[in-house]
Amino acid sequence: MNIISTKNNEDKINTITEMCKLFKVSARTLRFYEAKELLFPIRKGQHRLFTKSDRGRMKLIMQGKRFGFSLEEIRQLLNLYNFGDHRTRQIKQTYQLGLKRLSSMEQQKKELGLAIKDLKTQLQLCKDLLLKRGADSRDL
Amino acid sequence: MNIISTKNNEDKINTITEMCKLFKVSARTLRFYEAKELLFPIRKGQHRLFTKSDRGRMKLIMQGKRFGFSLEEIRQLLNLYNFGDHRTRQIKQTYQLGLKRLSSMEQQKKELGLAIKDLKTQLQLCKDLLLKRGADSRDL
DNA sequence: AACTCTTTTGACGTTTACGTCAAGTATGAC
DNA sequence: GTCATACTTGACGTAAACGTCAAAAGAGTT
Repeated sequence: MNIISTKNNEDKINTITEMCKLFKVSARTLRFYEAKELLFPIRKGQHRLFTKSDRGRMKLIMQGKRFGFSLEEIRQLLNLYNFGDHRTRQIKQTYQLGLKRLSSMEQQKKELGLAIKDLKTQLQLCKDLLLKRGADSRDL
Repeated sequence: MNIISTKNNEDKINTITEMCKLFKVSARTLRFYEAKELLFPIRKGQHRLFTKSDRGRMKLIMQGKRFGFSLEEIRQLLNLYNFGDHRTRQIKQTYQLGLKRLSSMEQQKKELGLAIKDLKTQLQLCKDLLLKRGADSRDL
């Protein structure tokens, strides 16, 4: 144990190719996100270096995309996780946005539950038909 | 009560503008979906008429889009709800696709639950900070 | 010094999912 | 008959989210 416990994991910085592997995206994508101000890698010379903050943001970006939010919507929310260094008024706005997004996500979860139920029913009907038509139940 | 109980709701056919209002989409969108073979309105002269089947399909299309599936993915699955008139082999394929989609949706629901939890935590932190900075709790 | 490897910027291409005209047809109201 | 209205096809445009390719620059290797 070192006194200056630079927890290697937290402080680690990544090159662009490391980030690509970490999040399974292309370098083009990472540069694109930087251009759109979703990421802020530091520069060493003219190379990008991605910090813990960027990793955190990328996690949220991927999550947001998965749930159907646009990059612009995601960008506005990323501040929720960096609010220390902003003016109070802006934090308030981001907070409100976060509330909206929360309710939208909860709504989506509900609908997803219903859709899953429907799909299950439909799959059962389909299965029945296939069996009646003489399909081998081991195939299904 | 009529003997030939044509349950008006089920058998109703809609013009394109009625469909637009029903699903809050543009006529262009409906024609586009037809071109992509997601809808199959019947033709009277050169006008389109949408039946119960099309309404059912539209419901599923909107649902699919909401959960981030592409139109092409949706198209392949729509057969699940029309399987009566297909060959057994194709039904099997659609069935398999349905199973995959089901698991993908269940996975998404799980992740959504986690993301919601995260977001709640983050919102709480944000709220705390705002209160500490002297915000009026009635604003939040 | 020459070479390789990584990364950079910049420009242009691509796909998806529509929007936006333009021009034509058909139907019912007046 | 003609006027408005609803609908059609077809062509072109657009925004988002990247992919692809070319040219150059820097750091390390032999």
